[in-house]
Amino acid sequence: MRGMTRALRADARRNRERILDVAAEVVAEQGTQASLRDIARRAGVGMGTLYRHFATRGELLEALLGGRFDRLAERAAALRDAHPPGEALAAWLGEFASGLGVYRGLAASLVATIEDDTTALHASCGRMRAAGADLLQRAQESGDVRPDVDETDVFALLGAVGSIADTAPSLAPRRDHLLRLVMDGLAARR
Amino acid sequence: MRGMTRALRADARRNRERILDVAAEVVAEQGTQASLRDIARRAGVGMGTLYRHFATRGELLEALLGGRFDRLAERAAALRDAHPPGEALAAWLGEFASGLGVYRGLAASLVATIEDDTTALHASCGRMRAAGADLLQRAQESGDVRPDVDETDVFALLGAVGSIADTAPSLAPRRDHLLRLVMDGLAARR
DNA sequence: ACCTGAACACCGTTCAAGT
DNA sequence: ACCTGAACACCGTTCAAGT
Repeated sequence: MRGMTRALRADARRNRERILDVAAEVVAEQGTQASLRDIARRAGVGMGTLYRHFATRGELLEALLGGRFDRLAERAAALRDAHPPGEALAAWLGEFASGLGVYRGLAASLVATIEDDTTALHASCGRMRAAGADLLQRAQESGDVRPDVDETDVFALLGAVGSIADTAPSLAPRRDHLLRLVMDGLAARR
Repeated sequence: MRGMTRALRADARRNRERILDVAAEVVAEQGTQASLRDIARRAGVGMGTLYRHFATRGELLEALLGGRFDRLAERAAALRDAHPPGEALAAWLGEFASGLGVYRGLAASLVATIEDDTTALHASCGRMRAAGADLLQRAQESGDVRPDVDETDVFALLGAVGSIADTAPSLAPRRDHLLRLVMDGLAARR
């Protein structure tokens, strides 16, 4: 569905792209809670223009990140065909977790996404999650992962741990260690 | 040294207590990110008065929660004497985790506390953490908990998982389940 | 010694007026 | 069809002026 955007007047299209370019910069600096006012200001457009193109902060993030989600979904399929179930899941979760680190606040934004299933961000990231759910199910059938967890558990846990470094930057160095602990908790006892 | 407060003029003491009473209410409603302006307003004091008594949001939270932390520290000692190491730790972590739920945003506020070791909240919650660290060490010596985790890992993980329900309220029902998964990840393989 | 509340510099969101 | 920017209702923080 990505790319199925309605035709825009030339000036509108330019504004939209300008906003996205600037937003990528500002979100990289300030995180997903970046000031929308600041984005509009630096893009040289009025607040109304920003709101016309992206009615919510979520829509803006979706435009910024949707492609990345789609790529992660594709990666899941590739890993599934190339590795045994347990390894495929572990590898994918690793890539997912490192994706959480691209913007400050992103992990929390994604966890918040679980809430209302109406947003663009929810849909976009739901497709990625579905791909992860597939890997999870296979890893459970092969006995690598305990059977009493579902995809939401895994998503929530990685999201929570991924956001630790955002609330306490000094914990950033142990991020991978913490993720490992969580993933060990998901492993089946045998 | 809780309780070692300098003598205050009678009106100042009354204001301080009034602010604390109202803050407890407002934080219960809005969480740890509650509007300080709202607290001052509802307490019937000027903004300057609030700031004079509590220079930062952290100081206000400390006044609100310090007693609770102290009690949790005492509980650690009691549990240590009454149970084998693994059980004592598990029980204490359970109480700690449910304490994280008393105010919305509290878990995140505590994790943020790790950062600057100058705040009152840091000190206060450090005493509680030290008590937990004692239980952790014993549980590691008894072979119940894997040796490659420290108290900060445990604190960060519980804090992260404890804050999930704040970012995504719909996940509240699985909070205990998620905590169980994390604690299983801390258990030693045997 | 303590208190008040206006002032300042920010937000997000909406909407009348313009092209 | 699209854009602008002022208006509104909020913040946190500071500080001159008062008692």
